[in-house]
Amino acid sequence: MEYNFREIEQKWQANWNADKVYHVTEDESRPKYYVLDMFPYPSGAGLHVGHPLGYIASDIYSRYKREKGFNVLHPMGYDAYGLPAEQYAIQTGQHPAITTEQNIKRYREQLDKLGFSFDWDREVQTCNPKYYHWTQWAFIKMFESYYCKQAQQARPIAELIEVFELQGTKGMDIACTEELSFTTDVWKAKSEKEKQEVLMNYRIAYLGDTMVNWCPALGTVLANDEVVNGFSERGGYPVEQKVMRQWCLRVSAYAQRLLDGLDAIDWTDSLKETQRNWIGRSEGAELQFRVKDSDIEFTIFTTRADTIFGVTFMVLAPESELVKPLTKPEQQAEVNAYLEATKKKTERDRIADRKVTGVFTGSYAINPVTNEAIPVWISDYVLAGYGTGAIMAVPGHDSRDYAFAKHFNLPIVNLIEGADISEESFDAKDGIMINSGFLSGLTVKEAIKKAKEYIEEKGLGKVKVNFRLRDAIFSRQRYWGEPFPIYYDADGLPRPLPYDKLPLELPEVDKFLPTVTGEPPLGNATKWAWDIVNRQVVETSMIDHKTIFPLELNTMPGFAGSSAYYIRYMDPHNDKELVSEKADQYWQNVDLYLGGTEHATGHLIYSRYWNKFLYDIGAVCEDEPFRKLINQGMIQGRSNFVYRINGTNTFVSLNLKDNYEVTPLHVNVNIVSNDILDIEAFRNWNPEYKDAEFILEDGKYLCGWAVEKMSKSMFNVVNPDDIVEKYGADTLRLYEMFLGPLEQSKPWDTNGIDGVHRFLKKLWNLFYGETEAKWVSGVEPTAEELKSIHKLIKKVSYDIEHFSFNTSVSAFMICVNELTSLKCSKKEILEPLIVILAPFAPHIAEELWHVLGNKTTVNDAKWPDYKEEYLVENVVTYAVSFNGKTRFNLDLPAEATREEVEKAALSNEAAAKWTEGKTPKKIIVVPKKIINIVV
RNA sequence: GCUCGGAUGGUGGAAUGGUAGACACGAAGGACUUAAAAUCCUUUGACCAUUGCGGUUGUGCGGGUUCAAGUCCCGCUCCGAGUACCA
Repeated sequence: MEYNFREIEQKWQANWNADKVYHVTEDESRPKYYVLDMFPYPSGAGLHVGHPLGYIASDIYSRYKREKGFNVLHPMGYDAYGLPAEQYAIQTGQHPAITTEQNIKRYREQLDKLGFSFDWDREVQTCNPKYYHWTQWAFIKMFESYYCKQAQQARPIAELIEVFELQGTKGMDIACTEELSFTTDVWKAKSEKEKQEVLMNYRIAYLGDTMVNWCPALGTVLANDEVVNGFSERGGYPVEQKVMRQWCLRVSAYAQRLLDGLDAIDWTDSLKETQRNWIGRSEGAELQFRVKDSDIEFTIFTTRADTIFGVTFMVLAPESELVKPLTKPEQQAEVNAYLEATKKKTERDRIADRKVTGVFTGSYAINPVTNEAIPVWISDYVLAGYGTGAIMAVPGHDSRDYAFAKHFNLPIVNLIEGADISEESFDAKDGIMINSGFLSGLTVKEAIKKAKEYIEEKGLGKVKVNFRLRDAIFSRQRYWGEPFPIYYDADGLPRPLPYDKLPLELPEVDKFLPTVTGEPPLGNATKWAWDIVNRQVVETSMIDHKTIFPLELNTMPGFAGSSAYYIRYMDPHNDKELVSEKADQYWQNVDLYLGGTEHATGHLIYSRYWNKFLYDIGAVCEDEPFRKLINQGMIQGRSNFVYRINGTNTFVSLNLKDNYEVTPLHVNVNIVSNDILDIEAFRNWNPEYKDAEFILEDGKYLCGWAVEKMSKSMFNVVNPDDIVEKYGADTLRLYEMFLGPLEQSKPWDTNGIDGVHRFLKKLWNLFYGETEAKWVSGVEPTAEELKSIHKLIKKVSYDIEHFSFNTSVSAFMICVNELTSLKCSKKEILEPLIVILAPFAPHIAEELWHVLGNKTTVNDAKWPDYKEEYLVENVVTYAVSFNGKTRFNLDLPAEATREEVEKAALSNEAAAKWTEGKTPKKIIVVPKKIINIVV
């Protein structure tokens, strides 16, 4: 009987589905385990063979944990809001909801073929109102909260209002956009509108005028992590800087907690390091500088307070608010010209040509320590968004300041003994200070400390910790995203919708582009106003009415829906709350999270932030969302090439191509097998090649190959459906794991899949002969057979815990080869083999499990334990080496003592040759079966 | 520039400091077959020997620690990923 994988896989997929074998509920009698995959964005291209890699690994682990007795939550869903569907809608007029639904359907079909153990009853889609209800809910909660730095926690904004009524800002330490200080009386004297504006300074979700990454081609702003080298991540369009009033999330308030939290979670060091860099904590000081002949004062941030005696000029960012007041009339024209020029530069231009540019303001600042007057310049190497947007320049000890000073002929002072600053600055933080007044003679480290103390003592400034992490810009001028549950009242103040009126559903529009007046696409909606009396969405045309107000026209960004989806899986159908206390207490947080590294500074920061906020308001019981995280590597494409002789339609085989002038052309990898071109298929592939001629080697056309990104244009996309059709899902699953270590990127290469397919056939052949079943039960297994299977159980148990799935697959192959040559078809041996294979190849395992007479699903079988006693050998082979070089092998009974081993080693004939009659200096016998004799 | 990875046969890759190259692909030879496919067997790091045993060398380069180093330490070279005027 043959291994008919198509029949087996279809049968069991249908059965599992019908019996809902993967449905899970909270079960207090079993420990929980939560395995999560990063949910996909359903793109129009469908899945290629690289996408399921992580899903296969997580599925193996889920099934393994289940066999180990855990109640495993393993859900799947879709990150369904996003730019591609909207871009497609703009081009074709097709509603993004429709394309998204089609794409999801296609994804589901592809996923279903691979035999995953997802609990589809818990599926979430971020674009579903039942889901984004809770995205909007969390947003309002953030709008109604402030961050108390003393308590290191988010608190209700109502509490802040009470404090302001009682004591103003006195004694408060609140995360804010701008440091404010006022008394009770000042607060009380403010109008409602003014009070709201003050509160906006503190809200965790706030409207702020910020420098944003504006992408004109996409017509929207983008978050920092959505911009790569000055281009949009999606589409690759240029991005420029612009000030806009936008919704923001005060992620920066959580910077320290996001940093500290990393210590307690089990992520790779490199990923933690990436996040640490992104958060960018730096300890330094803020210093006040007075402007000469003026009452203006400004603040700068520095980590090198010790270099205060070497400050020879100051630099402002072009966008700094200080530019205007500090520019002297005689410099005005020059400054204006400079500002114009920098404004035109995109982010990319700034990076591309790092020329030193700048302009003098005409003003001088007074060094608070030396009282020297120093010129204030403007330059775009100072960033408005970091620190205070102004710096003190120390050209002797900062390479950027050095380049600037050299270019504009500004003085350079050396502050460190023996430093050579004639060619470049001395940036290192070591050496002995000179030319530095009271700091001279100290080491740099001592000087930093002393300078900070001095600054605080004299009231010149304060010690300050700065973070690179910025607040997240949360508005997008797009249609296909979550609407903000916000309307604007008569004063133009944003007001949240009542919680009981959520979700606020995305309105229909007739076109997806911005309006003629430049408003976001939601400006096209005819029904997009809020009636505060009847508490409902009404026609936009009714806005003139006193109680009817416009709704927010922006939508939320992609990361809004993906930030807390793992919580929703715990209780996906709850329409009363985000998650019930019971479900939250039971599932807690994600035990194992699998996904790509590309989310290191986006999703994985936002999610942690979002989760910490929810923790603060008591909505969830865990502070960190993902206990352990594994990044699966990317599967790249393996492209094939044919070589066309220039100006002809003749193609020459790989090893002969150097004799001709050729152009390499990508060829569809699906018509190439083991790098040998299927010539007929090639002729039919493209009409252009119908009459192609070939110069062959050994009667074959050999193609060249290269590793590239898997993409349509390289003709190297391999569809999992085709592999499943040809080899079956179990083969695909095993092969993807066999390809190499999970966390490593590697090219897909269909060559080699036969090996694992052959393994499954061999396994099948242990159960079935040519015509009938040949497995037997009730026959005592031999020691060899027991050793083979127990060795396997030990190896696979260890490997799964260490996510080393590739070596597990090898171990299965070895075991099946051994059993085949032992002609072992005994149930007692085969049954545990099936149980541990089930996570990897669930269909064939389920089939054989039932063949052996079991009635329940193999997933509920218990993971077998191995017994050491079967692994012990009667005879141990020692490798005897002299001075570390291996010379011969020695077979001894396993129970031989150390003395017996040594004696046997030395009495051997071969030993005499190497010891040359001398007494060995040392004999080392190690348990690894090595004897080393040192002569 | 900084941070983090990595470098092992023709290829993908195995090796708690203990006989390097498991397992698989590919290749070569053979069995079965009219033939092919499928299946099975043998060989397969390199070099030398080959009538048999065998020998030499070998994990990017140079040092070091150790009885013993692909593995640990120091110094390089190259490749990949992330990040970047962050004061």
